[in-house]
Amino acid sequence: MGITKSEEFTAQQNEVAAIAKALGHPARVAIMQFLMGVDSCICGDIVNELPLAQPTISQHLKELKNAGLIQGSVEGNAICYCVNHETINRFLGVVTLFQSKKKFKSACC
Amino acid sequence: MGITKSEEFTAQQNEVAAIAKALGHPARVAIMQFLMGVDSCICGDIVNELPLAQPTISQHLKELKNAGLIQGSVEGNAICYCVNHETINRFLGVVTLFQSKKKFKSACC
DNA sequence: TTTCTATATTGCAATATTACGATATAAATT
DNA sequence: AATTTATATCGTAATATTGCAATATAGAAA
Repeated sequence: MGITKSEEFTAQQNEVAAIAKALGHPARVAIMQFLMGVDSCICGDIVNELPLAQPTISQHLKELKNAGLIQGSVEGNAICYCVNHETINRFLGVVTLFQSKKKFKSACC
Repeated sequence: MGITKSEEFTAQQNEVAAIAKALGHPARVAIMQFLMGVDSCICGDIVNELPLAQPTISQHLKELKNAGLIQGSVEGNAICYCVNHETINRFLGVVTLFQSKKKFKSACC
């Protein structure tokens, strides 16, 4: 079908999946790393940094924004993007728990 | 096109994206949480836990395995899956860095 | 060896994603 | 006002994902 049965899962599972999905493209990982590295939250320099056309970058930024991973603010005729720490923290919190709390290894693995 | 320009990005960016992509579906988040919760690395109980058909679960497990997030071992005629901690650690390491190390907030956000 | 149980694979329809040229929008500059 | 600069949106082709019925595989039990 190509359609996810979202309603069958919890809100947290859907949110974590949405964030992970947004990070599930190397260009978007590169954008996050770029935003981390620059001192001010530089805007369209991302387009110059990445090997993709401007509309493609714009689309990737939109997806990161929809997932709550970044936010943008208008600066003159440019737009300034930066990382949204709360979202990343929430995501890290859940993924960290994937490290099971078992003290002993299971029999099989 | 629907095809990602992987060769334009670093191996690390591609690996992180692949792991994130594997976590980018609520069913696969649910599987990871289930594996974390059970004491032994229970196998096909996942099929009973999740609201999806057996072939669909099998496909999701395959994707988690391909991304290195879980591993399976044969136990009689069943298969026992469990979490691969190294992969999760590697992923957490990179995503944690998305929390920029800036001491001061930028002007715009 | 037939049957049962557990899991994987195949095939396919519905839908989503990726990439980008063309074009729109909107503020800054001339 | 016309032009430049920065970003977003639209439209579309190529490809990927999701879900499952049907079927295959393989070990266990009868």
